[in-house]
Amino acid sequence: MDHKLELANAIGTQTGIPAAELVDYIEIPPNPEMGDYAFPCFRLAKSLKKAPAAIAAQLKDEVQLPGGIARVEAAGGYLNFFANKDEYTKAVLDAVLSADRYGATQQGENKNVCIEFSSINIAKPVHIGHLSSTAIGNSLCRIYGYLGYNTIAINHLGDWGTQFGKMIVAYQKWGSREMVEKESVRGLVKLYVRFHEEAEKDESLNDEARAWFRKIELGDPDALELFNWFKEISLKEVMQIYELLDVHFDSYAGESFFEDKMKPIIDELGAKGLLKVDNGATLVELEEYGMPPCIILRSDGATLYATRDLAAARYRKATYNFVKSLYVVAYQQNLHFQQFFKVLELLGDDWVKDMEHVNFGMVSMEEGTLSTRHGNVVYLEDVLKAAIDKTLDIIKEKSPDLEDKQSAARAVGVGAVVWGVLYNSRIKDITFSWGKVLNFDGETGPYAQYTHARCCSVLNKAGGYDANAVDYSKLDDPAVAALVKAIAVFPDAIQTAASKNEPYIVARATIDICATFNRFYYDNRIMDDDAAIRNARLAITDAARKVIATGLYLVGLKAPERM
RNA sequence: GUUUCCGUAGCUCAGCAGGAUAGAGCGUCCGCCUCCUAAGCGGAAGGCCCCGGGUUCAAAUCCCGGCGGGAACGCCA
Repeated sequence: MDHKLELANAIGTQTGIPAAELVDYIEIPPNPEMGDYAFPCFRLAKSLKKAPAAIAAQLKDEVQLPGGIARVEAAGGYLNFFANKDEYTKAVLDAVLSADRYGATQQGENKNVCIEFSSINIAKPVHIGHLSSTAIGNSLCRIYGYLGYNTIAINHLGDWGTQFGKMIVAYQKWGSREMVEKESVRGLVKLYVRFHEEAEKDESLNDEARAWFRKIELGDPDALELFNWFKEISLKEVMQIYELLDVHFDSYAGESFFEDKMKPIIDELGAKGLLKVDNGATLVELEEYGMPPCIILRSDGATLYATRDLAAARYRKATYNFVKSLYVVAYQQNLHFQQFFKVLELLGDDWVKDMEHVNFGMVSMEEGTLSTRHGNVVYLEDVLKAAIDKTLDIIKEKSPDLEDKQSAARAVGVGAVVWGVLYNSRIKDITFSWGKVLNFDGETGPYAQYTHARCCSVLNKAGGYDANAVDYSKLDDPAVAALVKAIAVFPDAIQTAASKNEPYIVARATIDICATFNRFYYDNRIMDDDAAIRNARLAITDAARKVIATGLYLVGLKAPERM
């Protein structure tokens, strides 16, 4: 299917240049009319002491075409090769139709990849700002899983800190069991906001909060009961969202889990002479690496974020022996990760090279920064619900006879929202707008899902086809060539997406298949009267269906058969 | 101030281990359902690829310097 190496060999024998060097030069022309492969002769001009166009013209006559390549043309300094279309189409479609999971590999067999993502804060609402990490992390889990890796999805819960002391104080003063049970996390947030309002007037509340958190740390039964209850409520609520998103975790080991695991690494830092006390704080100096110091202990002796991350990294290495450990966390924390990775390096943990901060841009509102305190937030749950409601309306209008409208609406509504954060490179900032998340036209999740459903619909109506008797010469439409190419490139997209940790590459490769399929669909009646033509068109429709379903899966979307 | 990321069509973004006329969606305008899902398809308009140098046969892509914007920068996470 891939002729690059054979072409490199053929050119190599003519020019005397090693094929290994030439193979990287071979490219795919921007326009299919130019051919399927192109070799730019410019680079050979110097060593061969000839003009590029002359080299191309000469090679055109001399080069021995490998099997599967039908002809060659010289165009300026380019040598353009044309594959034998029928053979190429057959090779690509056979690969899809015969494979269980097209594009899947075993390259990750017996290798563990840790992926930390979502990492929600207990007792705080899950808002749209949490979607990026959750969606990107989930997609990466699926992509690595598809490549054979064993993935460990880690939700590094924010479940520790004086904030819980504050919650307890607020709950005892202004809350009630009924209120919290009824209003759940939103009730807790109200209490939290109230606490900050009151604390502005009355400083002593902060002392009370610290005292209560101290009780949690010491294992006081009353304090622990409330703490665990708040945690339970929060988790219960967030689970519903994860259920909707079809996201699952292997570990919820968060901050509280590492509370008793930091001492050894602090001791080791001290023993290796990396610690320094400055203004009361204990830190690792990183000036010679162009970074501010990494604080390990506050002046009051308390541990910090970095301390916990160090302990967590060690724990994960020991527990999972990962070949890769990813942190899907916003780019605001770039410096933190650079610092904490550097500290591990200084400790001699050479596996730090396998760790990567998979950063992404920030979400803001049209009115400005997201802020729970100022009420400038949009709850993720509300966004998902709105998208589902809108989808349901569309389904009622367009597919009134669809049996299970609810589940289709869930798949498509959620898909539209998730797709929104996975269609561009991670680093881009996002300004939330209802108009945008509720747009289902164009390059969107619903578009991909719609195309998939369309394929399913045709295939269902056809009732089947004979995959072993496909006459590929019947597929002579120009749209077919584009579709076949889009399908052929899909496995490369998965590889690139994994190597860059960029789900959008899969999303876009999927859209390319959808767009070319829809063009094909309009140019050709699949259910043609001619049995051979019909069979071939059904085969390519089925291939498109399979790959689109895979693409949707890899970015975390469902692929309903009807919508 | 220092570090870092970003700057491509009105808007949102692809393209950037250099290569052939710079692409897509949204929005705008025009057209297409007696036929397999119109959440679709076709067409039009719309670009000093932020600016200036440099490297190269070739720069949106690499390097340097500006300008503009985001983010981070010692006891939050």
